[in-house]
Amino acid sequence: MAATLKDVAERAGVSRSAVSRTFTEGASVSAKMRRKVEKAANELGYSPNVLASSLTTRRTKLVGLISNNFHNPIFLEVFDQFTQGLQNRGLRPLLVNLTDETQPENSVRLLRQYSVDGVVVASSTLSPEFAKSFKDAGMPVVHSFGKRDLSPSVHVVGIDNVECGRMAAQTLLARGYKRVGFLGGPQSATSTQDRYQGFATELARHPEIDFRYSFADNYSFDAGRREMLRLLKSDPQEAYFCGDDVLSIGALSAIRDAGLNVPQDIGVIGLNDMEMARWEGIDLTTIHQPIRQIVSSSIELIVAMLDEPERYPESRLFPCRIVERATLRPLA
Amino acid sequence: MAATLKDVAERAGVSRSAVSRTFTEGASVSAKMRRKVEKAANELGYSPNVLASSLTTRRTKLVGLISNNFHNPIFLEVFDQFTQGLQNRGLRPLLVNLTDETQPENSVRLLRQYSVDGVVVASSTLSPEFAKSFKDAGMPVVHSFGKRDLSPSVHVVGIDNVECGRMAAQTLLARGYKRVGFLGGPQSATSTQDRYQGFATELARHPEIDFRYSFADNYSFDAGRREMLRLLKSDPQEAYFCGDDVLSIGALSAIRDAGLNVPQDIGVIGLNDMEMARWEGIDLTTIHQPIRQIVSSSIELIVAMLDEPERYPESRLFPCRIVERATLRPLA
DNA sequence: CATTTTTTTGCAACCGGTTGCAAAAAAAAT
DNA sequence: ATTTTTTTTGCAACCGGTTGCAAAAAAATG
Repeated sequence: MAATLKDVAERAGVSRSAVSRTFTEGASVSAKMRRKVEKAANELGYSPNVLASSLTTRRTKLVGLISNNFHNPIFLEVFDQFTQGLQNRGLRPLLVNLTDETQPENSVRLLRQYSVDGVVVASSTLSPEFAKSFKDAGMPVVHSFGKRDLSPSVHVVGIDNVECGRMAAQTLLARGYKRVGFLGGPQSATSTQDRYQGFATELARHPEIDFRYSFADNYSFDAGRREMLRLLKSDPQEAYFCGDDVLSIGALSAIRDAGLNVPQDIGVIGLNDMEMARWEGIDLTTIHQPIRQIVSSSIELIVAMLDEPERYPESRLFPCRIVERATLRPLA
Repeated sequence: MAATLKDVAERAGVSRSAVSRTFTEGASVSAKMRRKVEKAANELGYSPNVLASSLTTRRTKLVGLISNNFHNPIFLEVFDQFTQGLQNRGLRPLLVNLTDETQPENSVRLLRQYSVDGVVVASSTLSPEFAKSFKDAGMPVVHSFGKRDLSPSVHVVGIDNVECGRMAAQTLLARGYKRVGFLGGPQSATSTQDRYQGFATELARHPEIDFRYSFADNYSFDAGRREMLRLLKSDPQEAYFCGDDVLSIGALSAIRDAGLNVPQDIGVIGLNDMEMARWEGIDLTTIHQPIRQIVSSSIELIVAMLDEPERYPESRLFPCRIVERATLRPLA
């Protein structure tokens, strides 16, 4: 069907290597030869088969993009950034949807079968060990939105969730809340664990504060709403740090539904600063997670590892900041 | 690095073809041979290289998934469905983000270089010609969410947007609205054009109705909000059919911000019935688009085309239905 | 112009698989 | 036990490219 190297070579009356060289960056070809070959190639509509060449070059320019977050709108932004960023560097994302699968074996085998050049694990809920298993199988890995780790076994790019928890606690304390709650994401998620830990640790320094916590089933509107409805049944706290923005929005919905006012009756602070947080009618006070930086840094890392596979694993953590909107009462 | 066919063959003391055959469905291998080979393969952690085999089998099991909708939350659902559906059939999605690129040339070349087995164009804004160019390059194509076409040149799976426009008009008329508006998506999108056409055609049968229309820049919250703010400045209509749900939600935000009530002062009807439409605080009356069916039907089609590339192009249109919520006044 | 150096080109082997074909082995029939 | 039929196996060529090496051509040098 499609024209091959051989077709072009015959048409141009040159050797196959000559054709190959014209399409290889930095190979030795004379101007005359290049003209001849390009002419023939154009006439035949030839473009080289990346997969065939990958056999010898050992580069497929494929990057596995693994995620299990197909229900949190923030991840549409993440996918957008990743796909664009990878494309801009000539890499192609091979998307793997991990929904309800937490074991890496299948994905590892799959991505090996396609000899991907690298793997990006984009998830705040998967464990470091999950990411590690790609490394063990010999693939460069970056874990984006992964767990903070002082000496990580694979590259981690993200935020310090413990620190974010601490920030949330301080923010609530500064606003004079005495009875506060943590409405976390799924308890098994590393991000939930870290945020909880930071939040709880900071509050432990203030024994006068009444602190409660509970967890939603997953990072979703419904889960947040459901959990908040439950909390509202029995004397809720004055303010909640919710697992993330979408959870916060669900919680807000429950609060307002119950006829209560935000922030007068209950305060809410989220995490992520997704686009929706800015929407009128939501106007969520939240902790901004620098998605763009995390993604572009992840891409830089994976690209760097293509040339230097044994690069020493580093942890790149980006600072977060409070974005003050309308769901917490103002500073005293 | 990774074990190859040859390694396994040597270890098992058999020919390379024997190894290949044990990993090929339906090939002739004795039980004894299979055992020997599988033992060696396990010991070496061998799994066959799909890309190498694709050279001879002409199957990469890669499917190009092309989209330009990375800002509309509904597409996260779409990607979720597509990736899962493809995976379940042993196919891998190679994601192409078309943001601000409307010419197919690059994507065509790219997907040819990777010899994808098929292409899914998932977009309601791209033209039929766009999808067609993949067919012309010899790849099986399905255009999901594409334009209705009685004799399409490529397979189209989606809804009848003209009919939806008509439904929206009838719904507004039935509720006694006399002054209605169309707040469309980007004017260049085929979905916008069709929805407008159906809406306008139906209204043309009722000359007593005052009908206005305008368009937002894209399918997004901000664009909907911006356009509605503009409309509110000068005597708005009683009800609007908005291009889609996310546009509707933006419009609602503007309306409520202006101190007006929905549906008392202004009614809104959307299209899609995305998850968010159900959220308390939004509770959007809308036209349900059956995403799951569209996606799974698209996948079935692309799979069917793998075996039958010249399959006669068909148009699969799924019926939509009104989902009555709280943003239109009740039936008279 | 002959000689040396540099650049360009083609040959042939290889990347990791598959497959048609014929030989070898096993099973069935006599 | 032979012969015939069927199944299993290996050989070798091929899929669409790349690349080391040496020969050929071109350019530089004397």
